[in-house]
Amino acid sequence: MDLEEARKQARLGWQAGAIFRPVRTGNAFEETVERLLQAIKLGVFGFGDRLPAERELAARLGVSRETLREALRTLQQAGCVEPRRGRYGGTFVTYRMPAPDVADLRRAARDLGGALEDALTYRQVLEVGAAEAAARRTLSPDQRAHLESRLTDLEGAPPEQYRQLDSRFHLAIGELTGSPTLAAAIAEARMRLNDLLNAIPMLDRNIEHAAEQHRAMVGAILAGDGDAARRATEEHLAATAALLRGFLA
Amino acid sequence: MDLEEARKQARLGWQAGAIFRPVRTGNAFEETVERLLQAIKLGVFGFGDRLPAERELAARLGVSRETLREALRTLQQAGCVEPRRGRYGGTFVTYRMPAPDVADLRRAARDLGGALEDALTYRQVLEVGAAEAAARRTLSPDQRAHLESRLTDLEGAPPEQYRQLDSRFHLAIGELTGSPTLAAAIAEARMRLNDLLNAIPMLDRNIEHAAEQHRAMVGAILAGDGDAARRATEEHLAATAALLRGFLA
DNA sequence: CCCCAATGGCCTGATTCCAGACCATTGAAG
DNA sequence: CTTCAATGGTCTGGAATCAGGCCATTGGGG
Repeated sequence: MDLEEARKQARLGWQAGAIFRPVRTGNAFEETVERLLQAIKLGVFGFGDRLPAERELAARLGVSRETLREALRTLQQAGCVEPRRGRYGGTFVTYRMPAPDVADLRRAARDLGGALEDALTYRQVLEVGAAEAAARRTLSPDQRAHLESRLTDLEGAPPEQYRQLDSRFHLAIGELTGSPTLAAAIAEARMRLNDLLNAIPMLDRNIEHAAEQHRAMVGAILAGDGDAARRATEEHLAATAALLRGFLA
Repeated sequence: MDLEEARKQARLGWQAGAIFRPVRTGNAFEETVERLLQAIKLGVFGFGDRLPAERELAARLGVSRETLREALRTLQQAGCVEPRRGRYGGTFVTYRMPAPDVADLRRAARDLGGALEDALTYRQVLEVGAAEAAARRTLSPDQRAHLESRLTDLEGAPPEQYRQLDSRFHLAIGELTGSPTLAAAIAEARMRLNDLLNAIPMLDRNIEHAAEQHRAMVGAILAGDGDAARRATEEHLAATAALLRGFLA
C-alpha cells in the first residue's frame, strides 16, 4: 500500500504539498498558548511585564476571550504568568529564561528533527532578504534611531537578557522593510528556532564576533548599501548556524 | 479616543504587530474556497483535470469533509468545478482563465490596496532567496530534469496556458530549496499577487524578455552559481513589478 | 471617604466545525 | 452479466469556538 501511496504523491506531485497544506494550524487554544509562550521567550515581554488586557489580546490574536483565557490559564499553571485583578491589574510575566544548556539544545534539535534544516533555510532567506530590502529603502530618522537603539541595547546587554535583545534586534530589521507580512514571517521563523538559539551556550568570543557582525549589518543598512547588508547578514547567520551544528555534532 | 489608541500602539510598539497577529485566518470554509480557487488559478489544476478525492483533499487541507464539501459546492455554483459520481468519478475543473484585461488589473490592485507593496516586497525576498538557495544546493538529476522540463513547458506554452505554466515554473524553484516552509511561503506570496499577474496583458516583447530571464535563472541554478541566480531572479522580478506598476499608473 | 473605570472571572446560547458512519452511483474487471 | 471498489451525497451527535453580557476586585482620583 505504501507503493500505492507513493504513486499518488507522484501523480499529484508538483507543489501540491505547498498548495494543499493545512488551512488551520490545528487547535486554536494550543496555537494561542504557543504564541504567547513564544512572545515571552522572544523577549517581547520580560519578567514582571504586563501583557495587554485580555479583551485586547483576544482581539489581536483573532480568538475569543474564552479561548485566550484558557491559554492564559495553562500558562499560569506552567508558572509562566500570573494574573492580578482590579484596575491597574492584568496578566504579568513570571517566566525567567533558563541558563543555556547543551543538553537542552540537543533535545530541542531532536524535537525539531528534519524541520531543522527547513527552518534554517527559511530563516536565512527571510533575514538576508529583509536586510537587503531594508537597506534599499529610504528610512526615516525615527527608524534609523530605532535600529541603532536596538543595537546599543544589545551591546550593553547583561547575559541573562542577551538572547531576548538579540531577537528584538533581528525582528527590528524585519520591521524596517515596511512589509508586515515579511516581518511576521521572520518572527515565525525565529519562533521555530527560538528554543535552539536560547540553548546555545554564550562564549565571549562568539558574542564579540556577533557584535561585529551586527554592527556591520546596521552600518550597511543605514548606509543604504544593499549588497553589504546582504553579505553581512549572510555571514552572521552562517556563523550562528555553524555554531549550532557544532554543538549538535 | 484615536489618540488613546495610538498611544496604546506605541506602548506595545515593537514587533507586537508581528507576534500578535491573528492565529486563525478567520473562517475555515472561506479559507478552503480560497485555497482551491488559487490552486486552480495558479495552474496546479487545468481545465478538465480531476481534483484529489474529497476524503484525501480534506485530510491534506486539515479540514473536515463537510467543510471541504461546502467549499466545493460554492465553487460548483460559481461554475469553476463539476462533480461526477461513481468509481473513476471525482471533482473536475471547469474553470478557464479569462483573457488579461487592464480593467481587471486596476480593480485587483485596488482590492489589494496598501497590501500591494507588502506583497511585492515579500515575493521579492522569498523568490530571490529561494533561487540563491536552490543554486547552492546539490541537486539530483531528477531535480535538474524537473526544473528544465518546467522551463521548456513554459517556453512552448500557448498563450492561454502561459500564466499557469509560469506559476508552476516559479513554484518549482521554491521546491528545489528543499525547504517545505519556504516553498509554501512562495506559493502563498504568489497567490496574493495572482489575480494581478494573471491580468497583465502579454506582449510578445515582454514574453521574450521573460524567457531570457528564465533561462538565465535556470542556467545559474543548474551551474550552482548562487550570485548569478540571485541577480537573474532580481532582474526578472523587478521587470515584472515595473510592468505591473506601468499598467497601474 | 466614596466613586468608578479598568481589569480579570464567569456564565449562556448560538454557531461553526469535526469525526464517523452509511447510502447512491458508476464503470472497469472478472 | 455480476461484482466490487472508489467515488460523491447525506446525516447525526458532539466538541470547539465564539459573541456578548454580567459579576468581583482593585486602586487612584475626586
